[in-house]
Amino acid sequence: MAWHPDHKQHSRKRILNAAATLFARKGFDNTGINDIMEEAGMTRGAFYHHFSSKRELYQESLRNAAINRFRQALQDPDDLQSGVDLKRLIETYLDPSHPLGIDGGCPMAFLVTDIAQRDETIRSTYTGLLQGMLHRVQAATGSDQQAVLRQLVLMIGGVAIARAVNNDELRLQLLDACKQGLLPTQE
Amino acid sequence: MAWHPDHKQHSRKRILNAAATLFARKGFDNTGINDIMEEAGMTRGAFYHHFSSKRELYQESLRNAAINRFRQALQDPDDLQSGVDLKRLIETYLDPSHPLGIDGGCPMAFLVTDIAQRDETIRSTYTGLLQGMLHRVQAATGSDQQAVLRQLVLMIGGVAIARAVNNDELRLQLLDACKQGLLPTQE
DNA sequence: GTCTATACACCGATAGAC
DNA sequence: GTCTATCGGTGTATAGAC
Repeated sequence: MAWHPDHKQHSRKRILNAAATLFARKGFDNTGINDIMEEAGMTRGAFYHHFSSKRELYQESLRNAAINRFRQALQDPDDLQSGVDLKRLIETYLDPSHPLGIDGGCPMAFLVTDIAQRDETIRSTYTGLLQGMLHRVQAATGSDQQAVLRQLVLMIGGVAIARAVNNDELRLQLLDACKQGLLPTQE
Repeated sequence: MAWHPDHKQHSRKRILNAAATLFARKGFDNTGINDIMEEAGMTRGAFYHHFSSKRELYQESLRNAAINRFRQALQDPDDLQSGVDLKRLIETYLDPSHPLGIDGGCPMAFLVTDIAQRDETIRSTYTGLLQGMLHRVQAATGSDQQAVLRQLVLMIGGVAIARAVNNDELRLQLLDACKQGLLPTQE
């Protein structure tokens, strides 16, 4: 056991990925440590050698998943030195597959309400992530702050509402409506 | 006991109001039947003579609170025969006091994420309420569907995100940005 | 219709063997 | 570092007295 010194790092990463998926799907309260560890291929007892509490995992998972999501959506994975491609971000983020959350979904949208109910530490993390996105998009596009904030609300809010909605047609119309408000007056 | 035949109706209403407040503040999972009944001035045991399950209460409370919120925001309570006042709706809904949720807050915004995680019945209720708002605003303004959907996302999504955010300044900027996107090019 | 008491299940966190 | 076992607390729902 522990053949590799970075075995623990791999386990930690597996837990973080499992947590991101399950938290996005079921939220904080309906996701047990048990579920997460099973999804990661371990048992309950091992958890506390990686994180000191479920709360800490939630916070770490939020930061990790949000950054991964936006990085992945912002730039082509095959062209890592390309800059911020806003059009690509919008279309990836508002793609009809996103609200279905097959592979997890952006926690900024999937967990808005969940996070609003948690303690100040978690909300600070969420706030910091939102500010990071705001500044990054602002620097890339040169738009004023109000315009970028509105864009972020259309993306995050659009996906959050589309996910709550039960009707395929309305969900697609919602996503299209948000896209139309974001892309510069499409042809 | 049971001096008035509508005593039960009054109790039911008290439970519904308490539920709306507590669900909005803490979500479904963190609100116990106990909490709700205490807030309503009764004890646990009496609950199941009014509702068959916590799930059913949630659904009833969602419908009730959403309709009250929007009705209250749409028309001046002192002028009940006035029609749909969209400007009033937007300003009331995006008022800085709304995300603070002192008196409960609109469940369409406060519980988006929460509802996305529940069963189809609840999501259908949410979907129906959203469609009702869509049609009502559309009929009142004559705007096309896409525009109204975008407006609803800016309102509901804006409040949801503003509530998660931990920073007073950013929260006000978020609400202002949404208002600016909704009101016809303010002076 | 409202109360008290309780059955039954679940989960976060810890202890200790290997 | 991962396992099994367990403690302690909580919450939904039901039973039965008044």
